Amino acid sequence: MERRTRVRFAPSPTGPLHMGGVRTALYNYLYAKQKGGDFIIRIEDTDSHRFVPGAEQYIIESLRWCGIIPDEGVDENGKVVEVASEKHPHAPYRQSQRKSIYRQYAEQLVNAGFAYYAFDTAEELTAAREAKESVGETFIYNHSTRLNLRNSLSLPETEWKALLEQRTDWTVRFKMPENTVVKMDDMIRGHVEVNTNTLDDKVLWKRADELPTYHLANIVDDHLMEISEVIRGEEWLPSLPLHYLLYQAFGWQDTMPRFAHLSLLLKPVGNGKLSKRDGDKMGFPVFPLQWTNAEGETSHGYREDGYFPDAFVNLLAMLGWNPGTEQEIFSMEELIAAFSMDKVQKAGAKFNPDKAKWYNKEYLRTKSDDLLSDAFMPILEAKGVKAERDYVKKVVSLIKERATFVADFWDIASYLFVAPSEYNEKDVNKFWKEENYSLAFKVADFILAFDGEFTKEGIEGPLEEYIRGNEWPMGKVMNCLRLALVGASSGLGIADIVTLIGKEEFGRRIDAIKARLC
RNA sequence: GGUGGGUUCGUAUAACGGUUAGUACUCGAGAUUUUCAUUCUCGCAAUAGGAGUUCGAUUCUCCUACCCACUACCA
Repeated sequence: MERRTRVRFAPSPTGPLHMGGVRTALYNYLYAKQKGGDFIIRIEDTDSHRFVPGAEQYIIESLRWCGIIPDEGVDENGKVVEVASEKHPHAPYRQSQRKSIYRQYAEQLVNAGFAYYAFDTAEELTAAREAKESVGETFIYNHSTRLNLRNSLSLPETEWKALLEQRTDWTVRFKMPENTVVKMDDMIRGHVEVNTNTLDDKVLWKRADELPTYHLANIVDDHLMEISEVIRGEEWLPSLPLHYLLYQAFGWQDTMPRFAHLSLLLKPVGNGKLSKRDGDKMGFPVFPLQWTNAEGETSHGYREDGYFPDAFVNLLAMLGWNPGTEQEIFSMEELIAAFSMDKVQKAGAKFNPDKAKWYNKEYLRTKSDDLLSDAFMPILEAKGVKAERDYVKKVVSLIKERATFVADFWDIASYLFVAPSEYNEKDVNKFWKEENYSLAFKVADFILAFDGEFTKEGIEGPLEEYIRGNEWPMGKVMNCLRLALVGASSGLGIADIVTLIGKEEFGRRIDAIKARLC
């Protein structure tokens, strides 16, 4: 029986989405789209204490920027769907708004003997933990300790029922079976086994805020939303046995999703997972979009730093997955076609900022001159430069393969808009000698007097013939002109520059350098 | 500490028992170019360590080391 592929990305709105989170969403999306299935977004906001305003919107906007568009859970306006409809049959997609449905499932588990009520206070549990730790042991809330704690298993029925009525701080805990080996399969890691003796009786539901914990909400919602594969971060692997057991306890093992646990993204140097700090320190973003936190601290975003979304998606996809071929550049469509779970790497991937830049550079040169001009125009305006769009387009077409970001354009090509204000000292020392610039001025006169077609193609040949014909040193002469035009011995070909800026401006720059350096 | 996961050039990865261990990024050298950039060519550089299985191990098993995650009424 073929089951429709339905996967979900289930972020917790506790802050901006990390690039590792975007990768998890991307792999979910690629998997779903390849199978012709659904990609669903669900907001897991069952921890009211860690809620961060704006985080939810940030997450959705980030995915949208990447071209990761959910089929279900978020509407066309980028809002999380709250009311069920044909397209979004499982609404609401925010767990805080699904509050009412979890309690019955928690109770179902208690009635069936898979869970129980616990009345221990936070202080009591902390004390129990510390007592164990002080003798070098680990406290585990499970079969070995639960009968000494305060719960519906250890207390007389009349007593715990009274407590259930009086107190508002009890929880429902899963009754972890004793000495049972849970056998699990992971699409990436293969077979995994864990003995339940090392696991504890996890809290499933909290009376205090009438909310489930992650484990309960997650299993219930995945079941209700008919999720076929759960693709999530490696940090969830340790709780996979609990999730298996929960599916069994509910009697849902036949429709239990398959699981894939993705390795984490690691910091570029040293040990540990990639964090906000690394980005700040090494000057690369760890977030898709810029984010300002409550304290007013702003973190860089790939979007604001000038990365193209398709480049970002591409580099993210290649971090922990490979196509098995030597192809490195993939569009979203190609990724969807090529993606496969068994090519996903088991080990964590160290993020390499250099490679990230390389990707952007590769994408930049494939972008149209129109698109790049659109991006460059505002920068020019900010520099106080007024330029015709057609002119900018011409410039962009000539310089785009020299840049990694659009923001590099100004540094690379400012001389095509404004005259150099200074002359690079090293280059001056190297080239600005009388025997060179005296010849360069003659070449300048030749250019000024040139009456053929004043285009790169028109003047390039005659210019070269003129210099070679006179047997003048091409490099030295050209670099003196370049010094005058660019201010340094770098940049486009002289023919490109003069035809771009025009004879008049060319003459002015020659006069300027004469005045300054002769 | 306990449990689980992981380990191929600096980095991302290929080679799913037999290759001179391949590719890309970075870095270095050279060529091309009127300079710079581009482009091209070449180069540097790895199977964590130790046992075992095998005619043969990067690949399978075990041990050690190291790294990561989890160990909350957080997700």
